[in-house]
Amino acid sequence: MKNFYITTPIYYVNDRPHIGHSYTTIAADVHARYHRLRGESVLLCTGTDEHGQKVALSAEAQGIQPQEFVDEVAGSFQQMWQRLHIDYDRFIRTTDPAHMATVQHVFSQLRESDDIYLGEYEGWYCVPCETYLTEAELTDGCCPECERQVEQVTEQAYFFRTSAYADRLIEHIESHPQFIQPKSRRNEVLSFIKEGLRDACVSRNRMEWDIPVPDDESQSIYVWFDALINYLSQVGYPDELDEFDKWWPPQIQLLGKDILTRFHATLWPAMLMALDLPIPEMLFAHGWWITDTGDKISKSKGNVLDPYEVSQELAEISGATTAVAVDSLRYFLLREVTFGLDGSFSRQALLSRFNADLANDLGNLLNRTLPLAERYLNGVIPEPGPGAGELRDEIERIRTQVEQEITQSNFSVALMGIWELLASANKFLDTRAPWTLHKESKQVELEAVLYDVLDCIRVVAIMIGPFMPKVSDEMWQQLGLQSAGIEKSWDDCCALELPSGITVAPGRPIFPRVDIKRAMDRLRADSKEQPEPAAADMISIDEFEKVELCVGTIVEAHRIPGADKLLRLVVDMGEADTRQIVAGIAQQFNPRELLEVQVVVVANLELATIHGVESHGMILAAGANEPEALVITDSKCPPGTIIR
RNA sequence: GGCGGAGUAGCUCAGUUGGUUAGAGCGCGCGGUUCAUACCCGCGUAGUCGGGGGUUCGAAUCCCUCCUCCGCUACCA
Repeated sequence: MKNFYITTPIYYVNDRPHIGHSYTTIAADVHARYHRLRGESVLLCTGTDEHGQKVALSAEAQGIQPQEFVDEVAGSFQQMWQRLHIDYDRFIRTTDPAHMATVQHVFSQLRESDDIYLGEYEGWYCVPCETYLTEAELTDGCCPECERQVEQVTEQAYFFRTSAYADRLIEHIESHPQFIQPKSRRNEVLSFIKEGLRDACVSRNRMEWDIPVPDDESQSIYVWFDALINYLSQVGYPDELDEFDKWWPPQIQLLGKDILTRFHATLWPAMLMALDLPIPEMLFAHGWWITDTGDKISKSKGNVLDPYEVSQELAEISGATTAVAVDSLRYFLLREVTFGLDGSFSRQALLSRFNADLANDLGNLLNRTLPLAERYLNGVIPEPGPGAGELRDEIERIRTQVEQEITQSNFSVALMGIWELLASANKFLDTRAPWTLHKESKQVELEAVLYDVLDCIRVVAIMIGPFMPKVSDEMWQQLGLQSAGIEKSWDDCCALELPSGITVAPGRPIFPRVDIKRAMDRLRADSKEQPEPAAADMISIDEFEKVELCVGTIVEAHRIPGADKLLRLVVDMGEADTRQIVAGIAQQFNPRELLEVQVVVVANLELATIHGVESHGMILAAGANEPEALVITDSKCPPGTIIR
């Protein structure tokens, strides 16, 4: 039996499950269900990424323990997947002891093989200038500013030798055209690698809520290193070798385009090369959903969509069951947009697909055929008879197409194919007009025609199963196949496999048609009743207060060798030590004229390293692109004065 | 700044290695039908294939150039 192993990324628990996570996971579920229908042994893995300082801080903000916090969020992901009919096999959490052991094992092993080494983050330090310098910045081994001797600093961290694998990565990507999909992403990755890879720093100063580096209590393992290894620990690496050998490597790893280049397409395969393990067969990076006004859907914009809420809203508007509405959303997400490209989400588009594709084409076909069977055949599926099988070629053609397209993750094209088959069935019914045959008492022909259409609906029910599992079940039920105990199998996607003698069981329309105009009016009215507090671009006073602005006095200003736009400023902010800040103002301002100037500093901006120099803040300047004027105080203030 | 992708009917998009009148779905218009969820079936509508130039017997498809949008990347913190 063939084995099929597919993964989604594990989702960071700092966020609630939204449409982006759901999109990836639904797509993975489609693959998994398809392969199960083919009788293969399938492993679909997903999970949550639960380490990192952000998690600890979020927990603290809610006044609960980190463990309590991650349990809660991991639970909300599991609940969402259940609600969206996602039939995953394993749900891994990076706080699982087994996973943590695997991460430490891998770390130790790579350290032993010298793929991970202890290095210095900054390299060189000029004491008088208080500056960290990289090898490339030194002039004759001395500080480029003061030309004095520099010292090597011993701020240690662990590095993974990504750079050592650059050539092998390029070779692998070029010789495996299927490895990175879609093709445009593959080009991006190649050019990224060819520009030169830097070794990845895979440890951080020890934090409580992290995995410690083995035998080094001062360091924690970097969350990305931790997270990527989930794909290995899911399948029992390194201890359960039988299990591991059964599944490794994954056939498909699905992910969003944002985490392809730096992590899944470089660090990850390089780690596997270092471990001497086979590389996954395919990484597929899909696009993002944006709103119909073109905005990215994000937490900060407050336009995050909860897919279950959207489904419930659709259920309410249409009168469909929640299960059918969920499947309709699944259909929409995979049909509306080419997998790999960005797509825009709107209620209008969802309702339009619901009516045009689901209610009119699919639902109506079922709903016109079953009553015919009841009326003319007493609801009993007849023998195919000699005239039956007229849709055989069409079924055969579509089946082949759908198989190819699903394998290539071309879900929208696969669905278009199934809808071609539906159109053929609708047309066939019209052309052969069983109601006329009945009037003319052509019973044999009548039975053949109805048999063919019912048979075709059966095939469609199987083929949409991966996309809309509950709708598929409902169709199976109405065809009477459920009660007859017939199992669905992809192999039965061919003509004349419908067993005769079964009694059909028509139900209420699965997809009740929506009056889109009225529905949209209602939705608009609803959204007026509870006015969204904010035009998406506005922020609250609370959000503003997160930004810490202070007065700072520039006490030193230096050019940075090799960087013609940057100045390295040393700023007195009334703190025990001065701060080093990098600013992109070298083309507008001379270092000398900046001395003693009091500027506005964003004090709580996270650390950034620009051109190899650390920057502990940002100074404010006017000008959208180029800095035109510095924001300064109009009279002398003590350094560190709060601005608000 | 560098690299890459895209600009095709009102809307969303297909268009393989250049080859006869440029396609689909939705929408819209007309007709048919009545088994069905005002559905289904048929017919039709429209596009100087981003602008300009070039190669060719022939280009949406190849080359050059310009414009617009997007992605990645970089000395925008």
